[in-house]
Amino acid sequence: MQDGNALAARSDVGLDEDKNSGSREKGLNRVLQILEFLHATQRAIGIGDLAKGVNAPRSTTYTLVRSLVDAGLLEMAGDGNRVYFGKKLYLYGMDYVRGNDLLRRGRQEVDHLSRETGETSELCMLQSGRYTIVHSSPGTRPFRISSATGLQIPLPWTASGRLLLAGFDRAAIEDMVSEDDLVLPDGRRLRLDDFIADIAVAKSAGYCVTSGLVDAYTKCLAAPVFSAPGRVEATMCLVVPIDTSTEKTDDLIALLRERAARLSIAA
Amino acid sequence: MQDGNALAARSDVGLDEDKNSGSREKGLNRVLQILEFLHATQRAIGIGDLAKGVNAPRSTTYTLVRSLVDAGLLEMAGDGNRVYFGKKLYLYGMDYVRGNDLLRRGRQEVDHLSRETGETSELCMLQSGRYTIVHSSPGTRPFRISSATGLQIPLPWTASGRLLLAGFDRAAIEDMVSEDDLVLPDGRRLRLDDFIADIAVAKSAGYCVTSGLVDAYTKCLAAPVFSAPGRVEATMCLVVPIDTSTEKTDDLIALLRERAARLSIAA
DNA sequence: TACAGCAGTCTCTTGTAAGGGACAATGATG
DNA sequence: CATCATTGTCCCTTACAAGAGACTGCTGTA
Repeated sequence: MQDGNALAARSDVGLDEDKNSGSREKGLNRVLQILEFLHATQRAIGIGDLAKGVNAPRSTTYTLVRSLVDAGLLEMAGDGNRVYFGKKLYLYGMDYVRGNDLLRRGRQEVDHLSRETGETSELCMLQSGRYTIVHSSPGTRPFRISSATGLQIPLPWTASGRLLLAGFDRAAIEDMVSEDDLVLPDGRRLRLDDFIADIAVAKSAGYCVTSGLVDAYTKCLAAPVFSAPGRVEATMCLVVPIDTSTEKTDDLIALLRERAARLSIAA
Repeated sequence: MQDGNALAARSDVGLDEDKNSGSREKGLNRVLQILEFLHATQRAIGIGDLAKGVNAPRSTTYTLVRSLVDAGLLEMAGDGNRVYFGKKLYLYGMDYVRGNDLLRRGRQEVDHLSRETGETSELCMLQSGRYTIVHSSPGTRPFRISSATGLQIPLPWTASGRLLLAGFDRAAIEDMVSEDDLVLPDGRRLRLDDFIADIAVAKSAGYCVTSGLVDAYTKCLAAPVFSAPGRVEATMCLVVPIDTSTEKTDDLIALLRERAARLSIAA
């Protein structure tokens, strides 16, 4: 959260936030906010602070947290009055992986690819209208960002984003992309029309490369993984230094496309 | 569920079940039951069946499922009208792993151990008063049970169960162990006093071996992982053929204890 | 010693979500 | 074609959970 990571700063709680706050809120929604908040903070947190964080009444928060802890979705962390995710969530998560061929094989492929190329490799998916790094494998290069899994980044910032939106019409895209999303980390502003044009290009090319979008030092290469003809279910991508030679880049793209295609077949 | 696995048959939905059913139920509880039910069935399921499964009113179930799908905790599966766990749960699960040294290192150690010995190896923990296989790695032997992760087995059936209960007094143990739990899969009935005696023995020995408890063909070797002196946080265990020689068994136990101890130190 | 702040529990009220049940739309089955 | 089963949506009622707030320990600090 406060680790000075420009990306993390963007991963605020989605869920329409408090809107006008005031009114009574359904317990389930509160719970969803709590989970999302914990995901954003990435550490155990006191119940009081949690209540502030999702701005829910303290009494309500205590009740909900108790339920969740009893159910094992949350656990009281070490010192005793902080909570974080619990074992049950881990188990459910593993169930998800088990039931999801694409994810299971995608994780392997990504791990393999990063070992093979030495570059950071990622599996990305659209998660309720937002771009999410579902699995990432660091690569040997002395680079930052260890475990960005679960990180959500505005779609226009990424090569994968352009591929993931290939199947959607203009209205749907406008719906998913907020004004803020079009402002790059360095302050530059993307025009929506340009972005939509990029998407069309990426779609017909079957891959996408972006340079210096999220930061000035990296290029992002991405290839689509199809769940059905025309339906982009995920992307695999490689993050490489921006000064990587054209030849090497082309080689990597070819490799990436081959691997992404291999993932597509039986998904 | 219906795969004829004696163990799976026992993994019914805990949550006090329907009790007298009748009354109005809190939405959150319904959700917890839904998740637990999906975990038990291990496959996507239609909303109607889901409603029956947790015996909740259909209308309520539709509403809740919609919320959960919107939040990404559940996803509509392939054909369109079935639901299963969603990406969000996977992400939360990974957050849990990341925040949990013991689990992270334990998984590695288990994978390593099973590769090294060729035997099935597991990491087990107490999960809200029940024994749970948190991670398992198959081993090379031509054996059944692929991914038993998340499986819950009655404590008295296992070597690990005896170790995990080392820190608890008689009342607490009675509380966690139901009458049914004392009946082994082959129909034999364990006496509670014997079980409690076993626990004391396992505690002072620092390991535990059980033969032919869950099935007639395997031995289960387990060693405790401590989170604090005297506090058993998890166990590592090996599942080996029941006719494994005494020498080999002793070797494996020594290895297991060493690895479990290594996990303990910084947890 | 007094004061401020936080953790955790409890009670009471009222807004609202759970649930019953009706409805239309589909798909099986004889 | 008639019949039965299922899916998905909608509306209305009332049982009950969310929330406000009081209260009791603690712990630190001035």
